[in-house]
Order: sequence, then structure tokens, then C-alpha cells
Amino acid sequence: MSNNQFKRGELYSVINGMATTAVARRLQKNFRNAGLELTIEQWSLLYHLWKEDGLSQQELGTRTFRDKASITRLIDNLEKLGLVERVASKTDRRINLVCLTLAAKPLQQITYELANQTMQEALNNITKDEIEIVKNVFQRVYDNLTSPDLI
Amino acid sequence: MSNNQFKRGELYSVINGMATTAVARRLQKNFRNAGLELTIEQWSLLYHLWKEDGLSQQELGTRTFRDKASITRLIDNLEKLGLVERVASKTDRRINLVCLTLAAKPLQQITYELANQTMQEALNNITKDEIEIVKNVFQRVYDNLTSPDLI
DNA sequence: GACATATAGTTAGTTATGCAACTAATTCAA
DNA sequence: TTGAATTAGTTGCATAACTAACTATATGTC
Repeated sequence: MSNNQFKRGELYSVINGMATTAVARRLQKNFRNAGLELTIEQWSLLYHLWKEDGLSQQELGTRTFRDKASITRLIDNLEKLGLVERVASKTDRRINLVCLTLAAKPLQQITYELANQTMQEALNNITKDEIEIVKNVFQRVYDNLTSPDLI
Repeated sequence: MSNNQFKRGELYSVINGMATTAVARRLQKNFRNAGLELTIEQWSLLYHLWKEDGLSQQELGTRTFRDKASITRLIDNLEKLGLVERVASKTDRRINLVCLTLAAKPLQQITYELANQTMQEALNNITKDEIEIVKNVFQRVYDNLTSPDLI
């Protein structure tokens, strides 16, 4: 039996990830209070596009850990909001490049500020070392479950 | 500025919680492969009922970090599957006690085994100390966002 | 006892998720 | 160069999430 075996009573709290759920909910609430009509899921796509505009839907899915059907619909909704548009790739006609519109520009600063503020509320009294450990563990857990030899 | 301020490029990965999402997806897959027609959300309620049968919907919501509307529908679906039933409380007619049926009994052992196996896949190469730190950080983050004086 | 307030649960509306099946475009290989 | 396999994206279906508005029961105060 592995050393890592969980006691039964501890299984759920780890799988559930209530902490990340709570952070997401708080961020959504802070968006709403600031008058932003934007879900955090939509924002998570914008976040990656602000870092690098014109990503394909596939690439957005990879970076945000979603399947391509989810991306299709999130982009649909962002297009309805006028924040992005699909631009057909000239080199590969299968690909849609997702490009930010001018309307998305003013959201970048305010949402970064709200996100930072939310993280500060959430991470009050958590040390940098602890944050590093959590991030590192998350990455390794993710790798454990997605490395090709396991799938 | 707080010491805990995230670099912008790091915000998303923490909020997203891709690791817990990946664990949940893997567990769902392992359920499906074992022929179990049960979502992990439904299982999470059963999990708490196996620990303590006859909880109210409100209490189930508290323990699984869900709002009461979500619990209503999860219980609806579990009832359709014949795994639980609502029993009106005799002391307070507002309350439904959620009780396991006989049909739920055989699921307990197999789902615990699948959950343990999934956690072992996920936590391969993660040390006990790291797990303790993650759990502790999760709890403190949750507390930061739900303590009454902040809401 | 009566009225205001709080609590438990349900319902309606919107968004999001995953899987599977599908179309269209591209690449690879005989 | 043609036919198989792969890749990008969409659509249909089912489940689940949150908010807000609602009903019914319980509690507390005058």
C-alpha cells in the first residue's frame, strides 16, 4: 500500500477543491460589484488573450484545461459580448484565431486589479513558500493524470 | 503592497485549480470504466451520507460547499436513480432528511476503492508533508473568504 | 395571539462542463 | 494521387453551478 493512501475521511476535501471554488466565487462577486458583466470563465480566456492575442481555440483549450466544445461556447458568448472575434487562419483553414476587439481593451486593467485584490483577500496569511508548494504540487498532480503513458 | 501579491502571470493557474479538475475528471472516468452510472457530484453527496445518514439538504450543502438549489437538483437525480429518498422531519416540517436506500449500499465499497485508486494515481510522488501543507492552505484560503467579518 | 423575521426547500433562468458524433480541412503513405 | 488517419471546430445531449424569486414552516417579540 502506498504511503500516499488517504484516510477515507480525507478523500473528499481534496477532490472537491473547495478553496479554489471559493476563490472563483469571490472573484465573480467582485466582478459583479464592479458592474462587470463577465463570468470568470469568460475572463479566463481574455486573460490568456491579453498575454498573447490571436490564439487558436485549441490552444486556448490547452491553456485553460478545457475541452474544445467548452471553448466553442465560451467564444460564442464572448463574441456576443463583442469582446473577441474569430478570424480564419490564412495558412490553415481549419483554424480560428481568436482576436480581442477594441471593446476588450478597457477591461484588462480593471479585471487585473480585481483579480489581484481577490487573491490578496484569499491569500491573506498564506506565505510565499506555501504558495510555491501548492503550485508545485498542483502541477505534479496534473502531470500525473495527463502524462501520455498513463492515458 | 502585500508580500502575497501574485505576479500577474501566475494568477490564473491558482484560481483555475486545474489539478482538482483533473482529479475529478479522472475519478469520473474510473467510475465510468467500472460501469458506474454516477457523477462525482452525486457521489460526493453519497460520500457524506455514508459517513452520516439522514442529513438535511441544508447540512449537505454546508458540507459539500454547494448552495441549496444545487443540492435540490442533486437529490432529485439521486432519487431518480433510487439511491436516496427524502424523509420529512417529524420535529420540523420544513426539513427533508436525506436517507440512503438499500440500493446505495453496494456502491460504498467499490466507489471508495475507485476513489482511493484515483488518489494514488494523482498523488504518486507527492509526499505526505506536501499533502498536509496543501490541505492546510486550502482550509485557510477557504476561511479567509468565508469568515463572517469579511462578508 | 399576531405580525415580522428567519429558515428549509423549490423553481426559473442563464451559464458552463464533458462526452460523443459530426463536418471540413490537412497530412501521411502506399 | 488517392485513400486513410489526424486535427480543428461545431452541435446535441445530459448534468451541474449560481442568483433571485417564490412557498411553507418556525421563531421571536410585542
